[in-house]
Amino acid sequence: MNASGLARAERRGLADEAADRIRDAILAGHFEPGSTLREVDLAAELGVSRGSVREGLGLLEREGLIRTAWHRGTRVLDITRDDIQEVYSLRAALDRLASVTAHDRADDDRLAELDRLVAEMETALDREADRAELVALDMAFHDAVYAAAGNARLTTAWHAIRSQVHLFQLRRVELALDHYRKRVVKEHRQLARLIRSGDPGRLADVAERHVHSARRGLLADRSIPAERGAAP
Amino acid sequence: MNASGLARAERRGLADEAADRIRDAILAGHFEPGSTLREVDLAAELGVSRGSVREGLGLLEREGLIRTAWHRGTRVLDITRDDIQEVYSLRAALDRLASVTAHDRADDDRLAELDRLVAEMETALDREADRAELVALDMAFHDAVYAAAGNARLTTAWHAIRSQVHLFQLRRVELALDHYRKRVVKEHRQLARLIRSGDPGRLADVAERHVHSARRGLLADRSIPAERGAAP
DNA sequence: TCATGTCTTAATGTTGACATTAGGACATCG
DNA sequence: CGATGTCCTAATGTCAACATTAAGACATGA
Repeated sequence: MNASGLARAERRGLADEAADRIRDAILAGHFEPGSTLREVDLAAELGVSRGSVREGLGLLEREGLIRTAWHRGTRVLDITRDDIQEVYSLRAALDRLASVTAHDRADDDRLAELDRLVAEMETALDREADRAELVALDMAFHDAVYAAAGNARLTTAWHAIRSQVHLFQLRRVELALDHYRKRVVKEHRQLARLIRSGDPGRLADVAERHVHSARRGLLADRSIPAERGAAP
Repeated sequence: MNASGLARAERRGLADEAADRIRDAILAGHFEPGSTLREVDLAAELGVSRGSVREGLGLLEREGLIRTAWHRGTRVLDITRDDIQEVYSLRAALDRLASVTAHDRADDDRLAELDRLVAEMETALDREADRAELVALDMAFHDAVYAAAGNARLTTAWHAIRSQVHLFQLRRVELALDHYRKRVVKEHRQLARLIRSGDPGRLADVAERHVHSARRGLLADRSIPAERGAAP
């Protein structure tokens, strides 16, 4: 944003558009974890050329949602216990920095946005919103924390695992909805309060614990394999 | 690495090759910070097609070394004080996690590699190695720490700022070589020792301070502008 | 003289054709 | 019968032509 408060106009290319569609399809469960994505099929379905699809897949690879190997195609990330450990360890470190930085630098608008999202979570809970919506709000809250921190590199690092976290959280909520419903509002409200006016040391601890609790919830699922299985 | 200790054979495409060449050229100072990169020129010089160059530039954009805007070309990152704050804040958080994880999980080979690199720094200092070589060793040490941590996502996050750190460190050493020479071996030796056998809390602190001291050294340079100047 | 609209152009965005490759099917040999 | 070598094919990797665009040069008018 510049001095007059206007955000710079941004036009996007077909590659970004393609990436958005494919990401949504993956998160909606349209592609199984571990399944392969064929460029030519995607290009036909999206109505764009393979070049654009290819560039879009490059973006999704940055997000860690897919993996590409030389002349061997691209596959959707399949969830293993190691993946969970890696992603949530990194996320804890990033959330810690984001929370503390937001505490230092956030203005009133940003802080109000956090409160607003917590309130929206509450109403969503009351009207028995579906899982996808709850998780979307959860993600939106953390997006807002990163936005409040105002560190572009930090936000980029978050984006590099954001889609994976989204995928994992969907799985987690699917497995233990009641447990999640009981904690989600309380934990985020505590975070919002500490970011607004709390002890930085305690905030850092709570931010890390928030992530570790999510990780534990997911690792409790015994159906997630420890290693990458060779899918035929 | 798999059970038999063999790393999987990996073939690279022209895009990776092009990215390597362009990155080297930028770090060698062949392209001024803020200057524009024309795809067609790069393609001609490298002897590959624009498609490959374009894909390579996409990789460099992940590394934060260049920025691309829709139909407005790509430019080499120009250093501002804000950039330094952002990169080193994030780096402190990542190094903290990497050091502590390496302390938990590193095997003897990884630890020996750290000691070897510190020793190599000493000899480089003795024979008055040039700035580029000293910085390259510095980077190699931290690469080794990340490798020892063994978290692929963490390493990816490091790679997303690695080239920028490299660029910044070159600038820093250029400005205060003596000061750098005096500290580099001592600080890295301390890090290596704490990673091998130290108190995790203290290790985390030292890892963060190591980064903050680098940041301060760079911010001491008054010639770095606070904001992005509009280059003609 | 300055603001506004039009035109030009040099660059990027996009595309479909062509080249190369990984991995399996099959045949061959020990 | 198992191991090895050869071919085939479906996919990705690469390329060069074409379409679109951003931004400046220029002309026009108040």
